[in-house]
Amino acid sequence: MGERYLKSIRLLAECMQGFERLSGEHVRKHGLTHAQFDIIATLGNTEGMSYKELGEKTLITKGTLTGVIERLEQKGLVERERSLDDKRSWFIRLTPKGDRMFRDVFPQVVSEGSAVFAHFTENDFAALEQTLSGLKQVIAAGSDS
Amino acid sequence: MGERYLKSIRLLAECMQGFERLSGEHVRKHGLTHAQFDIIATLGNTEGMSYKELGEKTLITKGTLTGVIERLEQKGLVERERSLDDKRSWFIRLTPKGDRMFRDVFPQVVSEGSAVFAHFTENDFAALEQTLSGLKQVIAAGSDS
DNA sequence: TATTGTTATACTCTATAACTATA
DNA sequence: TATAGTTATAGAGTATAACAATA
Repeated sequence: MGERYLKSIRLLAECMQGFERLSGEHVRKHGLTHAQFDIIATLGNTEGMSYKELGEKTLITKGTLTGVIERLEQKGLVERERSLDDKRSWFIRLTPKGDRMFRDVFPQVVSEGSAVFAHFTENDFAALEQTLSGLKQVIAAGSDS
Repeated sequence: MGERYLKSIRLLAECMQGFERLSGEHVRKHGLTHAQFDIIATLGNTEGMSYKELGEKTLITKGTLTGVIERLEQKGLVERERSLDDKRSWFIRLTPKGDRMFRDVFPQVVSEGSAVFAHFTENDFAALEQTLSGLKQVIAAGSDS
């Protein structure tokens, strides 16, 4: 049965894999794991958020999250504060050191990316974004069913 | 600094994340981990290959690969045979049971995907493939530097 | 009763490096 | 000397389930 879309999925996977190969080196150089970088990147440029929200955004389950946040806290990269509204909940945010890490590592990963896209034209970007937006929407629609 | 391409990367990541969310459930239902499914999927529809080749295709390092293959062998899903050409090397291939697993799990993941792409037209697919192919090439080019 | 986060368990993946057996 | 795979180590992520505190 000619699975017409399989080629697209394989391409998508290969693109992400290529990008992870490219960025992973920088992330590890700073002593971060993939999960830890996920958290740093998710917290970057925000006021902070709860475990629940972090878990939803990163797909890391709550039990795992406790450990990941703990290690980031030990490194002095994040800090926690009890929520005033709901005393069961915490607010996790980057410390100044965590913010520096975010601004250090992210642009490095990003500048590798920049080189990769150096000869993309404005039209190329527009086309890519439109295509991926459409793809994202059909995938999100599939998740509901 | 307007990182023009960041939006594309974020979209790409969100697409893959959405797809993994969709497929991960089926993979786990069959008692496989992500890494194990990677191996099964890579060996599916092939004559088999060496650890070296498997490692290159899946990005799993050789030390890890020994363990992953071992667990798949214990489950009776893959079998190993010494290469005749090079006695240091092995050929790993799916067993009949492994092949059934491949044909069971893959189509399930895939049919979820099918639903997702149900209303894609031939032109949509062509556009998506062309865009992703271009993206893959620039990323691969970036890896060389 | 339901939800937020913690703890405990058991397993798997991961990077790394030293090792063996072949080449 | 170099390469294919193994073994050992230490750390980290994962699913799951029972639990405490709060809602």
